[in-house]
Amino acid sequence: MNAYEHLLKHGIKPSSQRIIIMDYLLTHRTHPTSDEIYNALKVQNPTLSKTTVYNTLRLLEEKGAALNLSIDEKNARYDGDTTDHAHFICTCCGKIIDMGIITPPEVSNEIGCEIKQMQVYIKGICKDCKKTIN
Amino acid sequence: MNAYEHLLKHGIKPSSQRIIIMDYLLTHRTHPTSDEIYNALKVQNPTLSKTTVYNTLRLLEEKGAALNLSIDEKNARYDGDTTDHAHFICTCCGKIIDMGIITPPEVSNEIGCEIKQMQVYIKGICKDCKKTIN
DNA sequence: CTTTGTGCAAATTCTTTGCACCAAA
DNA sequence: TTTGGTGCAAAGAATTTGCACAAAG
Repeated sequence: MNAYEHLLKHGIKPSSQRIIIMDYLLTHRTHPTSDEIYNALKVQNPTLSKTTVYNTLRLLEEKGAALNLSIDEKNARYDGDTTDHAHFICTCCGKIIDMGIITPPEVSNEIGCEIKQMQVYIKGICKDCKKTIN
Repeated sequence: MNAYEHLLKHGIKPSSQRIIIMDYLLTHRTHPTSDEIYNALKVQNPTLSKTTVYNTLRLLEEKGAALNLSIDEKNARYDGDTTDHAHFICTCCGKIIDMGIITPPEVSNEIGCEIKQMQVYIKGICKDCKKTIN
């Protein structure tokens, strides 16, 4: 599915800016920050503003078209892949890696909260950094 | 275990500032922000500085004496309870609630990362907010 | 003494806001 | 012509940094 259809599916009016941002997320599974998205897109779209990037990312998150990851404490990161998966961050190099979920966590929700979304964040050292250290 | 012993156990030199901050985290299971900790403590400790709060919280995190939660995208939140549990945040009122983990998530780590820590963040609507809405 | 910790102020960074202009329905 | 989207500049908020002084061993 392309970015245009993806937006429509989530009830988002597809402006040209929204399309290129959604497209960027769908084609770059790098968990980019708003700044990375902005810098990458402004090359071909010099009039694009950072405000629009922020506005759009918030909209995508609200409508469920993208995931806002808070695993990196410095910046918000976005993921166009909204299927169930965990995220690993290397505390050494900062790289974020997708990990499949074999068994989802089961939590005790005695208090009766309505659960909308669950995210699994994993911290550790990636293979590359482990090699470098040793 | 008191704050002093808790610091020693994690290899942290217990200055008076570190003790009161650690003590605050052990006695207030409210997942406070650095600002909340600073404001609460400066009443009895007027010379305490925010820099020291930030320095200390980073140290506690690095040494494993406290958990840095990034579930709230606006501020870092800290938890003196480092035992395995999940965190629920109400997207309506912002309240953070502890949830016990019945079954921890199992992830596929084909790439061979060294996992140090795993956090489960849950977003949704708490019981109180559900009542208010309906 | 020498090292480590603290605290003030300034700087930095990420994000949001106010507002004017533009575009689509 | 009314509504919603975009973009600039300014504001705001959280955190970090530089540096001098204080404390501890």
